[in-house]
Parts: sequence; C-alpha cells; structure tokens
Amino acid sequence: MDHAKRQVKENNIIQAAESIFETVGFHSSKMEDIAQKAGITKVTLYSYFQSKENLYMAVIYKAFQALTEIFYSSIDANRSNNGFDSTIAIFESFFEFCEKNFLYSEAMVDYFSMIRNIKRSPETNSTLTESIFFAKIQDLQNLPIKLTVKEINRGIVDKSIKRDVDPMLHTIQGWTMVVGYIKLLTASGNIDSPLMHVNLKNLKDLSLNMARKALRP
Amino acid sequence: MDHAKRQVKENNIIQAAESIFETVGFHSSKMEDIAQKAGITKVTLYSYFQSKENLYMAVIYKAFQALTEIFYSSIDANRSNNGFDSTIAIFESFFEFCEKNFLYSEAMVDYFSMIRNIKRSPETNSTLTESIFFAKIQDLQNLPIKLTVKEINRGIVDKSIKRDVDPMLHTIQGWTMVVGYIKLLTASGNIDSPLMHVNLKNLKDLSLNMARKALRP
Amino acid sequence: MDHAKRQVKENNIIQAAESIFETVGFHSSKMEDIAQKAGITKVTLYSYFQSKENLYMAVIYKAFQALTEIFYSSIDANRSNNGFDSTIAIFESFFEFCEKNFLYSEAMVDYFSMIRNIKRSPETNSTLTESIFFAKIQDLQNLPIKLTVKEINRGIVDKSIKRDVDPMLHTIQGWTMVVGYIKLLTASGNIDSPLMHVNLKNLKDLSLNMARKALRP
Amino acid sequence: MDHAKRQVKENNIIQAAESIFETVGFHSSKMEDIAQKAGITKVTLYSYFQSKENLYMAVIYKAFQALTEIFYSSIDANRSNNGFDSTIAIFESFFEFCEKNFLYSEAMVDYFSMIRNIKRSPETNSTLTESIFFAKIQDLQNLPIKLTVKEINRGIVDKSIKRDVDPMLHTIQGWTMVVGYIKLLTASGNIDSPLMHVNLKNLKDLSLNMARKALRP
DNA sequence: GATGAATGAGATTTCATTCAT
DNA sequence: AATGAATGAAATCTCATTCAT
Repeated sequence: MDHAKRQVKENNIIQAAESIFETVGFHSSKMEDIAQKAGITKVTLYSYFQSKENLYMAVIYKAFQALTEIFYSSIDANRSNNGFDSTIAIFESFFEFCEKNFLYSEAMVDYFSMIRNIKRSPETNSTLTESIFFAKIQDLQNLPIKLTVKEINRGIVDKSIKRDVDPMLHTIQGWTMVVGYIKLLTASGNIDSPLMHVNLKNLKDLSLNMARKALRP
Repeated sequence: MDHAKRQVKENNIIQAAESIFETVGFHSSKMEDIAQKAGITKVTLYSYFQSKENLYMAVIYKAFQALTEIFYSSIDANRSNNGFDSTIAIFESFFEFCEKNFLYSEAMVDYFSMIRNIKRSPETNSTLTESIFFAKIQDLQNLPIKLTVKEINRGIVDKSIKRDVDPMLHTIQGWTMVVGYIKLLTASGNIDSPLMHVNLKNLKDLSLNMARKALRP
Repeated sequence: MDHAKRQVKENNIIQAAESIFETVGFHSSKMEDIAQKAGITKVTLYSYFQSKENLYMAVIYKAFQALTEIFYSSIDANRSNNGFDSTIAIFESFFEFCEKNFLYSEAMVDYFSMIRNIKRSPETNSTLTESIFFAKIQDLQNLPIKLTVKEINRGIVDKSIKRDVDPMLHTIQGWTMVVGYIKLLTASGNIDSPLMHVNLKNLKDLSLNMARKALRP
Repeated sequence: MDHAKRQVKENNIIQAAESIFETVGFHSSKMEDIAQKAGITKVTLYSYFQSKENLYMAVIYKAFQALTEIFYSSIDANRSNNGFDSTIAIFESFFEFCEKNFLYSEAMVDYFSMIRNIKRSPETNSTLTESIFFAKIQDLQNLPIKLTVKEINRGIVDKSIKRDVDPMLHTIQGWTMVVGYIKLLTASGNIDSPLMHVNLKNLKDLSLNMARKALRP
C-alpha cells in the first residue's frame, strides 16, 4: 500500500478510536470495539498501532497538530494587530479549542502523565517510546509554545507588552491556566454545567484578564 | 475486629497503597503488590476496599484532608494579617503542598477525571459512588474552596482586596493555576527539573503575583 | 490447595485433554474446549499447564506411566516362567497396550518428534524443557527398556535365551517393531481395518515370532 | 505460464519447503519463510499449493518417488541374484534411504498420521484430498510394497525364500521395522548418536538378520 | 499471475475481582 | 476474617489463509 493510502486508513482508525475514547473514555475502551468501529479486525488494528496506548499517542499527536493549526490561524488572523493582542488571542483560541475538543484537551493533559510514567520506567514503555507518534509529538509539542513566545517577543518589540516580561515564563504560565481550566472542565463535564456555581465562561474571562494585566506595559 | 483495630489496618493499607502508587503510578499498580506491601492477602485487601479505584478514593480523601489541614494552618497563621495576605498565603501553601506531596496533588487532579467517568456511566461505577470515601470526599472537597472564599471575603471587608472581586470565581481561578502547575510538575517529574528552561519556582512566583494583581484594590 | 487436591484437579484436566485429543487429535484441539470439558476456564487451565504442548507432555507422561505398569504386571505374571517367556510376554503386552490405548501409543511416538524439536531449538522450547512433566518423562522413559533388558538377562542366565544376545540391542529392536506397528496402526485407524489386505493381528504375530527366533538359543 | 515453466517453479518451491522443513520441522515452519526461501510471495506460494499440508503432501510424494527409484535400482542391481538376496537388498536400501533422507523418511511416517486425520474429519481436509499430490501418492504409495512383494514371490519360486511366507505380510512387517527405526532415529537426531548406548548401525543389522531368518527356507 | 494488506482462529498473558473453605 | 484457587474480560500475538488491486 502506498504511503498515502496507509495514511488514510490510519486516519480512519484514529477517528474510530477518537469516537470510542470520547464515548467511554480511554481506560474503558476496548480494542475490539475500536476495530469494529473502524471496520477492520483487531489484528489489522494491531498492525497499525502496536498497543492501545500507542493508539492514544496517535490521538494525542492529532491533538497537538490541531492545536498548532489553531495557533497558526490565530497568529495569522492577528498579523496586523500588535503582539499583545495576538498573544491574548492565542490564549483565547486555546481556551476555545479545549472547550470544543474535549477529547483532545484531555489527551494533551494525559500526555503529561504518560511522559511521567515513561520516565519512571522506560523499559516497560519501550513500545511507546519507539512509536513514530511519540517521536512526532516530541517534535511538535514545543511548537505551540514557541509560537506564543514569538508573539510575546513581537509585543515586546512593538511596545504593546511590557519589556520585563519573560516570554517563555509567561507562555508556560498561560499553559498552566489553560491546563487547569481543562481539568476543571473535565470534572464538570462541559462548559455549560457550572462548577461551584461558577460559570466556566467567567472563569475563562478572568484568566484572560489576568493574562492581560500581566503583559500590559 | 473492633473499630479501632480496623482503622489501624485500613490506614496501614492506605499507606502501602500510597507507596505503590507513588512508585509506579495508579494505573500500573497491582492489587497484588499493594496487598503484599501491606502484609495481607488480596482478599483481605478487598474486604477493606471494594475496588482499586475505591482504594484510590481513600488516598484522594487523605489528600483532601491533608490539604484542608494546610489551609486551616495557613489561615490560622495569618489570623492577624489582612484577608489579602491570608488569601495569597493560602495559595502559596497550596503550591508548596503540591510540590511536597506529589502523589496527593496528582490524586486530587485524578479525582476530577474520576468524577467525569462516574458521570459518564454511573451504573458501572456504583461500587465507587457507594464507597464511604466517595461520600467523605464529597463532603470535604469543597471545604478548602470555602475556606479560601471566606478569606477573600474577609479581605473585601477589610479593604485589602478590591470590592468587585467575585470570591468564588477568583478562588476557582486560583485552583486552575495550581492544578495546571501540578500537571506541568507531573510532566517534568519534579520541581527542580526545568520545563522548557523555565524554572518551576519562577512559574509559581509569577502565578502568585498575578493573583496578587487580581485581588489588590 | 494441598498437593493431593491439586493432583486430583490436574488429573481431571489431563483426562479432559485426553478425551479431546482422542476425538480431534492434538493439533486440531483447542485449549478452550479442553478447559470447558474439564469444567474450568482457560486461565485456570493455563495455571496448571503452561501451554498446549505442556499439557501433551503430561499425557505422554501418563502414557509412559501406564506402559510401565503394564510391563511390571507382565513381568510379575511371568515370575515363575523363564526369561524368554517373560520377554516375549512383555512385547505381547506392549502390542496389546498400543492397540487398546491409541492415544497413548501415538503420544509416545510423538514424544520422539518432540525430543527432536527440542534438540533442534532448545531456546524456543524452554517452556517444555522446564515442565515438570518433561523431567518426569526423562526419569521414566528408560524404565520400560530397563525392565525388558532385565528379563532378557534373566533368560540368558536361565538359558532360555541364547547367550550371544545383546539385551539392550534386542530390546531396542523390539521397540522399533512396536513403534512401526503403532504408526501403521495409526494409519489404518484401528486394528480391525486391514492394511493392504494384511490383518494387523497377523502382523503382530509375525513380529512376535521373529522376536522368538531372535532370542531362542 | 506454460506447463514446463510451472513445473520448474513448483519444484523450486518444493525444494525451498524441504530445506525449511528440514531445518525447523514441519509444524514449526512458516509459509512466510518458505515463500521467502523460494523467492516468491505467500500468495504465489498458495497459488501453487493450496495449503501448508498440501505442500507437505508434495514433499511426501517426492519421498515416495525417491523411495520407489531406490527400490527399482536395488531390484535391478539384484536382477541376477535370487529373490531372497533381492528382498534383503531392498530392505537394506530402505534403511539406507532413511538415514540419508531424514526429511523424506519422517515425511513418509507423517503421511500415516495425516491419513488418520483425514479419516477423522474428511470435510475439514477436503483441500488435502482434492490435492493432485494426494491422488499421486495414493497411486504411488503401494508401488514400493508391490515391488517388494514381487521379489519375495520370486524368492519363493526360486526356492531362496521359504514357501509358507506370506509376501505381503512379510513386506509390511519389514516396513514396521524400518518405520520404527526411523522414529528412533528421529529421536536420537542422527545415526551416529547412540540411543541407550545402542549404535543404530547394529540395530539395523539386527533387523536385517531377523528378516533373513524369517525368509530363509 | 503477483503483490501488499487483511482476515480469522486460536494461543497466551495480565489483572481486577470473586469463590469456596 | 483470612487464604489459595478460580473467574472473566480484555490485551496481545502468531500464522495459515484469503482479498483486492
């Protein structure tokens, strides 16, 4: 099968997996069901992805890919605005992305735990670390961060962001707010069900405002 | 066995579980190993905790308990300070708590995912929802939040915090920052290994500063 | 479980396996079916026998055990006869045993092939060589041969067997005739269906007669 | 592809199969490996031989063919000798053939087991029974036996063999000795490694001598 | 007819969880 | 209440065999 065709089938499988993961969660999902959803057999599934976690890795990769796309779009849309606006827009997109792509946002957070486990016992997870998707994620995961850093730097240059801001530090700080937001979102199920009477929409706005304050000169 | 004895044994088991979870993570841990560590058999283990997740619930409960203690201590230590200082102190303690109690912080975050799963399929998780620890956590989980809200309110009254602050919203926002911090901490393994060249200490300071800005009148 | 009980269950499983092997043959048999026949689950089956071949080893062991019993009985029954008669009686019993215990005789012959395979690639067959049954067979397999040798020696001493007979060589030669007989028996299915118009009964008699001629002084 | 070409390729495949069977044994062999050895793909392999057993059938056929050749040669070489000598010469050739053609001798013995399995479940083995090689073997398998019978008959006529010998019965009896010899050879691996301190050469000589005694007037 | 991909059947393993004593 | 054995569900793997192109 040529590369393109394989890609298509692979994507097909990943989509099936996403649909199953979304419905029952990664841990309760069954390879059998995923295979069936993809219209293939378990063995074929395994010939594409060496394990369930491997398959999840692929989903995580898709998540990072999608997020990266979002970041590029946001940056592009704010090309004519200053660095400050673009930076804030990025975070706004990030929040939105998470709300709309539950599975993806959860996947990205799970990625951190997987990294931890891999570090804990690299031998046990060799099938993971050898996965092409693992390598791809490694290459990709920092891109959104770098893009944000770049916009913050642009803001510093064009004076829309205060000069003593450490771009990387502030970027990471932004991530903590988003990641925390995701987890709370996870707990409450969706953006419309309030958590402790707090509307998640307001929470997002507050976070964005705090970010504005932190960056504004 | 009388109640006291059972308590002791239960605690014994929980400690064994914590040690195992800490070493290999919840998902890779085996009931067998936990039982062995606790010096009992699997069946006895099950007579104390109806399932592995149930056992994790107990750990999570301990985490919330410990956190609550920390919050009380912080509040008590800041009795003579204003609400602003007390609020910030709480968050500072919270960060510190997470750094020092890796397992507990991870557990609290995992709690959110479990809540999600329980919502997804309540029937499958009936053993969880019927667990005494689940009920206990339900009672306890909001306490730290309420304690924080109370200090913010005190700050509003004593004018150390600006009046248009929504105490619950800001409390939750604080949590997102801490939770995000925990997850990034998780990924990097420990506070001393930097993430993208960012020292996690600086990250914490930045978050606290942003909180200060958000509360200050 | 105490040793005795385990023995009972083990035997239970072996009997189920024998019944299945007898019906469909070793290669077409399914562990699932054997487990079901034994009234246990696959996993339990595997906890007793590490693999299908391992289970076959146990059957082979039973075969050698049964054969040894037969030899002892024959020898005992011929205690008061001379060595010649006893030796011939052994071979007669051997033939009879094979006719009556199809599975066992086939198993013993298969054992030779397994030995060959194990020699060819010892690593691949480690689960076999480590089997307790493998060890047991090793201990047992030579016993029937030795018993025969002993009777031939007795015949030499009592002059019923000619003195220049090499007991071991003639014993092994006897085995070749029996083993060959088994294989032809295997092919024809059972003793009553003639092979090339040759009644297997006559074939056996001829072989025994040839043995007589070879031993007689 | 014209018939000749197909023949060449077929032979090519059979040779590859023989080499693989010889190395790892029929049961452990993989169609994949055979295809690779033959320099073709699995599917092509299957277009020549409908199943693995079918392929084995082809090898078995070759074995019977080769054996038949040997028998003819032996008979031809003993044209001027009497029937007794020719008959013994045939068995001597048979033994030698087995020693030199391990795979072939094993294959012929396995043939008997396959016959058994086919009898047990004819439906499952329809691909076998429909195989051209199966038919060919059916035609061929009795030829060596008939050739032997013929020589024994010649011996009876020329008085070199005693008259009350049943040619077919004695032929089959000869086969049992050879077949048994093969199996023991199989177990010990090769003719030079002694079995129970018995040199296989001596074993062969003994068998031949017993045959002589059985035939001699 | 040849190829790479896919199927189907079954072996084997791993664990959480439950049973029988 | 404690123990060793057993269960059940699912993951994973291996191969002979078949499909689609």
